[in-house]
Parts: sequence; C-alpha cells; structure tokens
Amino acid sequence: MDKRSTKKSLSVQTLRRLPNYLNYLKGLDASKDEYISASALAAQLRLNEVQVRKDLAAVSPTKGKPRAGFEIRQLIIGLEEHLGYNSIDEAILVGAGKLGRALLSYEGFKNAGLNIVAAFDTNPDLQNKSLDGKFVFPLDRLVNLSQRMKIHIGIITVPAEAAQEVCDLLVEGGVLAIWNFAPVVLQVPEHVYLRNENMAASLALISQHLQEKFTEEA
Amino acid sequence: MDKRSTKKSLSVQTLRRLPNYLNYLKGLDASKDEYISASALAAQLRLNEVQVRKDLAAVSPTKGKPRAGFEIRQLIIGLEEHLGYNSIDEAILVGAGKLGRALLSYEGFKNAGLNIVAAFDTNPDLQNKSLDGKFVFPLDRLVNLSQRMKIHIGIITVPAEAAQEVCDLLVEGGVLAIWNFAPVVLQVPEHVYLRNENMAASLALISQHLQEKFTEEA
DNA sequence: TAGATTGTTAATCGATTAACAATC
DNA sequence: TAGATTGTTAATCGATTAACAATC
Repeated sequence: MDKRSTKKSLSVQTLRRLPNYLNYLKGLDASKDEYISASALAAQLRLNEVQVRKDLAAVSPTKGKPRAGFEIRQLIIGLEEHLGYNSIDEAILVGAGKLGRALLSYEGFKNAGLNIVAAFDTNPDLQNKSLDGKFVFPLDRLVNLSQRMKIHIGIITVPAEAAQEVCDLLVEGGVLAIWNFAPVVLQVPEHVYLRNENMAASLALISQHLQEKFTEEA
Repeated sequence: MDKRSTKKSLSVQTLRRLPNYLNYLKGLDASKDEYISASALAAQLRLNEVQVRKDLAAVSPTKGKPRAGFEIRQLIIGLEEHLGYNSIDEAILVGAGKLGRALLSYEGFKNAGLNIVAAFDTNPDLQNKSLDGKFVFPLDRLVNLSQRMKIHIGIITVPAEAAQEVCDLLVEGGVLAIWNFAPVVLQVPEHVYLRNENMAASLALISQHLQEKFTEEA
C-alpha cells in the first residue's frame, strides 16, 4: 500500500495553522531543545493549548511524551510532509506584471514544494526571454506547453478582465488546480480545484476592525 | 447617534464572501436587470442559497422583494459600505522589494478604501525618490513619520528575518493594524490588530487537494 | 511520588443548511 | 390565484474548548 494514502487529510482550519508551527519551530535554535510542549507552542502563537496539541498529534510521526512534549525534529518532518513540501508540484504562471514577477522571483516556493516552470504573458515586450529566472512565452503557447509538460497548477496574476479567459486556457491545458490572484470569481469545471487568494477580504477584515475600534472609543 | 455604530459587525466567514458578491454584481450589465435573487447569485458563485440570502439581508440597505430579489444598486452600496470602501484608511508599506512594489502599484486598493501614502526600505538605492508613485523613505524615518501622519495601517513586505523588527517599529509608530505578508508569526501588543496574508496555507491546501486526487485515482 | 504534559471523551460554540411560513 | 422568492426558526455539522484520566 502506498504510504501517502495513510496520510489523513486535515481540515482547512488545521492546515492554515501548520505553516505557523513550522515557521516557529524552524526559527528555534536546534541545538537548544529537543522537545517542545503543545502548551509552550500555544503560548507563543497565541492559540488554544488543546487545539495545538491536537494539531501536533495529527502531524507528528512520533507520539508526544508526557512531561516533555513533542520532538521538534520529528514535528518539522511531519509538518513538511503534511504541507506537501516534499512532493514538488510544477506550475505555470500567467501574467508577468508586477505581482506575477513578485511570485516568479519568490525564493520561498522552492522549499514549499512549488516549482514555477514557465510564465506566460500577452505583452510582446516580455515574451521569449527570461524574467526573474523564468522564460516568458506568448499566451498562445499555453495550452500546448501545459499539456506536454503535464503541469498540475496554474497561477493567475492577470487583471480581472482577462482572468476567466486565462482560466479557460489553463483548464484546456489540463491543470488540476488554479491559484487565482485576480479579484474575480472564476468558473471552473468540477474536477479543477480553485483557490482564490483574496486580498480584498483581508483588507475588509482590517477595515472592519479599525471601524470597531473607533466606534467603541467614541 | 453615529450612523456607523449601527452597522452590525459581520462574521469573518461572511466578510470573506462579500468581495465576491461585489465583484460579480459590478460585472453585471447595469442596464439589464434591476434585481437579482439570492438563488441566482448563489448558483453563479456556487454557494448555498440560504447562506447568500442571509449575507445579502445583512448588507442590503433595502429589504429583498419576494418574487424579485434584491435591488442590485442597493446591494452594491451596502457591500461597499460593509467592506469599508467608503472610509479611506491610510497605510505605509515597509519593504519595497518585488512584492512591496506590486502592492504599491496596485490600482485596486484605491477603490477598496486603502491609500498607501509612503514606503520604507533599508536599501539606500531605493531611498528618497518615488517608486511606483510612492516616495520611499529610509527606515529610520518610519516611527516619526507614522506618528505625525497618524497612520493606521502598516503593511509588511520584508523578508522573514526583518519582519519582527519592522513590526515593532510600526507599533512604535502608532499603527493600529498590521497587514503582514512575511512568513512569520509576529508578536504584537494586545491593541494592535494583526492580519497575516498566508500564502503558504493556500499552497498547502492546493497541495493536499492534488495529493488526494492522485491517491483516490490510484 | 508528585506534577507536568499528553491523549481522549464530552460540552460548547458558531456557522451552515434545512424546513417552512410570509409575501408580493 | 399560483408560484417564486424572501425571511425566520429549527436542525445539523464541524471546529473549538473544557474536563479529566493516563503516563512518564
């Protein structure tokens, strides 16, 4: 049996917390402590203790030890495994504007299991040369290249107006997941997983919070 | 009584959906329909009908009409109000790297009630001139300028290692909310609202989804 | 042993969904 | 009137938190 299939699938909420655990643990001095308790980690990250304990129990390959906590090295391994950092996925990015280029040049993706192999753009000035280390192709090469390279992930960083059209091309190119940074609700077929990075929502949360702060002061 | 204080505060989940409603409604041909039903909107956005109806009821200044639905123009007004698009908040951005510049030049923030008034960076090559329409100051001007301009929001787009230090400066500068793009868990005092834009989590969700797809096929 | 910490079971909470009456 | 749609109340679901026994 494939070992992968034994990996339990985690809730969206849990998965959101994992990168934070990983960042924190990696920031620790490895030579200092071998173990960390769920309680200590919870205090640092301002989370509920039981919640952290359950999360850690779900990802740690080894059990936690009473009185000690969880083995940090094992936790890191488990977290990276569950975050998919070991299985590299290949992606193409469409829209080599400012945001697109920021993503193209972001070094952190490599360690997070994402490899952006090529970029696409309609602007002829950007085409057929490298930009931030990735070759930029014209848009009409997308479907063919994507199919031939069996790309799984498409990243959309084009303006809102162009996003659905690009999305359709990616689907035609056979991608199985789309990471959308454009502020539009895209229509995708059932079998394609759509993940929207929605900054407008973040902004709205900040805005609501500030307004509350002011009204309660008044 | 201040009208603002009558605005009910919405749940995080609801707030996340609002930008999608707004995008969709704004994309409609204004001259075509005056009303839209929660059912129709739900179908378009692949959401539950009752959920959409409740969301719309919460933000629409006018009640929905049986047999017709909600008045689109009113909905747009209500959505923009609840998303905070009418009250402009001023922000400063720290870290004029690729991602920082992408945000500096993003036109959409203006309409979303966010005005980035200045940028800061440690790199002398970038300092004391305009970049993407914003003036870039050296980091040691941050606290003073932020205080004097009574800035409410700080945006962090520096590498992980520098993020906490920048965060502390922003807090000292008196910001009330921090929008953090660096992959670190920041420590902020109680009164400061922290919003993490956590792309690692998005990526993990995509990765988990792809793995499930493959294991269920196998 | 005593006490810190894990792991598990039960209670709580909030969000989603279902059921259905009210309305135009 | 009939039927589509709203609005509301109740049921369900899942995630968080609390309580507590097990363990080293």
